[in-house]
Amino acid sequence: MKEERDITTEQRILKAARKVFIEYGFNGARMQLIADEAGINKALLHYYFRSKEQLFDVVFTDLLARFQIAFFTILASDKPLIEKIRLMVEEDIELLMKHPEMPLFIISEVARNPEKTARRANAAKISSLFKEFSRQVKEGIAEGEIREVDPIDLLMNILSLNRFPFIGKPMIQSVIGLSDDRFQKLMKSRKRSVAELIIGDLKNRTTTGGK
Amino acid sequence: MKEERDITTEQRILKAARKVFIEYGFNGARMQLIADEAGINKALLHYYFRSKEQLFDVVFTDLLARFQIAFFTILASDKPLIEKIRLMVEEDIELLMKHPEMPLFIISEVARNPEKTARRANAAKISSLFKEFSRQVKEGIAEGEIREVDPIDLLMNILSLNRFPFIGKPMIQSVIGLSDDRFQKLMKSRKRSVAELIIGDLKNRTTTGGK
DNA sequence: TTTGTATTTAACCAAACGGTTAAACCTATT
DNA sequence: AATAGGTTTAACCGTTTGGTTAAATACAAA
Repeated sequence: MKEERDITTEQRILKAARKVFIEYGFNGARMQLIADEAGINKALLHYYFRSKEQLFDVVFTDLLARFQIAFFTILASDKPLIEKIRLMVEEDIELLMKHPEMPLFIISEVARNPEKTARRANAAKISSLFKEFSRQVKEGIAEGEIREVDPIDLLMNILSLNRFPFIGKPMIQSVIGLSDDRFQKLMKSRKRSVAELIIGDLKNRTTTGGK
Repeated sequence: MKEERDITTEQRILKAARKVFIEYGFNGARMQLIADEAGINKALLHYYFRSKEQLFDVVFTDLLARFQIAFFTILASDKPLIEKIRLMVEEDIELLMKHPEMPLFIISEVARNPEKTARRANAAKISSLFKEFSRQVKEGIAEGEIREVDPIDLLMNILSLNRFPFIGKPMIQSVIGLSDDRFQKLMKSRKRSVAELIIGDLKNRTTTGGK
């Protein structure tokens, strides 16, 4: 008579925890605030989740799967390289526009405790997904479809252009002044322009200097 | 008989505080740890800096100037556009390679307290430096030197490609496995490749799809 | 040597924190 | 209506935290 009904309370707690952890980070978050946000008492919180760290783990593992593994799954899907890159940009930016605080939250918490992340995110799986992509890139190079490029370098360019704007948003807004509305429009237009920047670089780069 | 000699102690404190704040963030940092790191007692810490927040302010304002204002100063220097962009990439990455933890630290702390940042970093000045750059970009477009582009978009691309790799380093390392040595080499090669990516996009982009 | 001032310390404090306990409260089954 | 088990709460606990205090120490100027 428990398993079925308490979906409500447990999910209210998880939703509240997600909100508070994302806003304040693990160190800044307070169990009392999570309890308030969920409309319950602090002791009940510990009844459902034994400790702050355990609650955080549940919340974080879930978010990691939704935002990291989703990206790497597209990265290893069986689409043609160019189409795939366009998808990796457009779908990722689309998702991040709905959750602009996620990239900074995830990266901060991984940096706070890198050892745990490998276990939590099933790093072995992601690593193998990346190797699959890596193979596809080398294939594209061999066939002359794209220029010579290090797959890690390519991945970094895509992740950088997709995610930095959301990570640096508070910084950029407070320093050069940029309304939320303007930011939103900019991100929308970036879905196309970032894809073209990356693909253009792969298909027809002309050396602009040196060796 | 004070002003002259205590440079030693005060600077030892600042150095220790910098290290601890950067490693743990404001919320994770402990005054006791800063005191230990500086080789002094906690009370002496409060003798020199009345509160944790005040000490943090001194440390953070200084770092903000060194890493943000430096970048925006190059951005508004009186060099030709293309040469300037190359400099903005190469010098920024060069600096970040010596201080890889800085971008994530700065962005996290700005996000934690955006209101304060505007005052701290002299946002008005940076904003005017950016307007100067913005004017130069429009000039380059009018003269047909580069393609049509939103200056904010251009700035975001440069900042993204420069800084995200350092921000996402722990994430990427724990997820796809990437040694510090390999990372270092990658960043070194990016000084050239990122500049070419940006400049190539500005000088000869060919539309790869749609309208 | 004495005096005044800068420097350093150990001991202490109140508040906030994560976490526990034991009892009360529902509510469905018998 | 009695029972049993899931659910909720107020009160409490030990620790850690940022911060204070008052006294000791070093040392230059008188």
